[in-house]
Amino acid sequence: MLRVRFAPSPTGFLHIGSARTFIFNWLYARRHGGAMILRIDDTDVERNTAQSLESIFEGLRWLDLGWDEQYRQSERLAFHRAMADAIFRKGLAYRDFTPAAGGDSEKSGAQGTWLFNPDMRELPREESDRRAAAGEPFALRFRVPRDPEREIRFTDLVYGPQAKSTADIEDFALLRSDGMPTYHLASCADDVDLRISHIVRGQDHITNTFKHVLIFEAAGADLPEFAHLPLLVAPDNTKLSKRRHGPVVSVTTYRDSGFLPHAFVNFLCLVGWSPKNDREQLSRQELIELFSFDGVHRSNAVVNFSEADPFDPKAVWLNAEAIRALDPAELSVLLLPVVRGAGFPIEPDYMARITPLVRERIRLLNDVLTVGDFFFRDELALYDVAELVPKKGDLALAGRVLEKAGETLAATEFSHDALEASLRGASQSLGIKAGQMFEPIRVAVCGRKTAPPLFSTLEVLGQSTSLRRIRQAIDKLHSPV
RNA sequence: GGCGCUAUCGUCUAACGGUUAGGACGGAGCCCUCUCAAGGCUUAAAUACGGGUUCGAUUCCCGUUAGCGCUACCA
Repeated sequence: MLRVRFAPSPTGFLHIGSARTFIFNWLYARRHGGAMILRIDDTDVERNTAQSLESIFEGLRWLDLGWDEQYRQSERLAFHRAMADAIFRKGLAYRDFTPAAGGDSEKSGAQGTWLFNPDMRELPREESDRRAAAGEPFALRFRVPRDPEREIRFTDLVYGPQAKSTADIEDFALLRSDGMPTYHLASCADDVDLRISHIVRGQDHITNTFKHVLIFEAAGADLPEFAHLPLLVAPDNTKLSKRRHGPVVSVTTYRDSGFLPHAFVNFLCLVGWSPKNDREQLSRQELIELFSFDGVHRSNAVVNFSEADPFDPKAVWLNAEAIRALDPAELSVLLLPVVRGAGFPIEPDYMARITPLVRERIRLLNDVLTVGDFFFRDELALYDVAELVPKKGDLALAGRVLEKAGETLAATEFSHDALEASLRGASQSLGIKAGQMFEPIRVAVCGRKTAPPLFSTLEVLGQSTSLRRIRQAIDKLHSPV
């Protein structure tokens, strides 16, 4: 049975890189009929926060992919200690009574890799037992094979054969002096116990994997398969971090900005992986069928955001495409809470009539607020009188157009075709081009020059609102502020 | 510093020894058109550098450079 896991630690929000790791795990599990396990790696009690845990769940739920089993490492401590104990009893680990070095220690100097402290590594067992029994705190360190050195090997599903000499692996900690397991121990212990068959995680773990191989070996467990994923980086090529790059690195930002979960998942899949068939817009089912580690890249991928554009243009485009692919009725249901959330108490029926007009013009759900604001607010946002002037015209022409529009619309049925017929007729009787007729009206009712098609807009806005706004525009013309 | 990983248009990527180096986003231009979108068409834009191997290298090998990661009693 194929089993994969996603193991976030609750020390921050859900990062988009983590989200992608989750997605690839999920895809691989679904592709092969395996199980997707969510494991909260919360052994760092100092840094864990409840908010972080909540934000991770929020993000994962929004992704809408789900998982099959769920665990929390902090509930499995006894099991981790048992494995540490077993390794210790085999003589493959030793107690290190050196006081914990806070911050940066002298170990990792410019001199090279710190490997071990011989005094502790070679401490006679009786003395070690005596000091432990006396209650002296100690960390448990893995006794990395030194003599002879040997190559630790594994084959990565993405990166291929990997090897590293034990001469370059330090005696890493298994247990902290407070008795808590370290990430390395807890992770491996749980991977064994949960019978994880494939470990799929970020490439930043690739060097840790050699240590893990050592642990699996010491515990007498079979080695799982490994697949490391290239990292997501910012345009400046550095690792995405909230501190440096802001909220764009958090999954909830995408949710709150009006991304559709599926479009977002689609985007993340395309960063660092390719279906190799030139297809980009992929349904969840297609993603499952097409996913393979063969298509995973080995180099870091840039998420191309900027100050001007906070989201990767491709993510935005994918989202716009997904929005347009939605049935207007479905889209309307998604748009309603966005509009209401912004403080406009509109009715579902009204939203349903607006939706077809904004559908092709919004890239994110939240764009509805700017693209369709004149549908929601009673009073238009302030605009410059000059905006009312049509092409090749002047304020006087704007005035004549609006007066004529007022008369015409007062006597016209508010349906698309009737509006078009009478407004075109009006432009003819004024002896001007249709465009010159429409422009001032558009600005008068929408408050700006770019808006959805005029007749449909008027139809949705209705006669009284339309006439009132035209009246206000005329007033504005007479008393420019 | 040590160890590891990586290197194709601005970005995401295809080409797993032989292609005019392909696609997408974004950009530019044109068309459509009541504005804006959407749509259609066109276009600019890449194999980091230097050596090999080979009849032939984006592709294989070595080196250089650059970037990233690990080097915690964080994960």
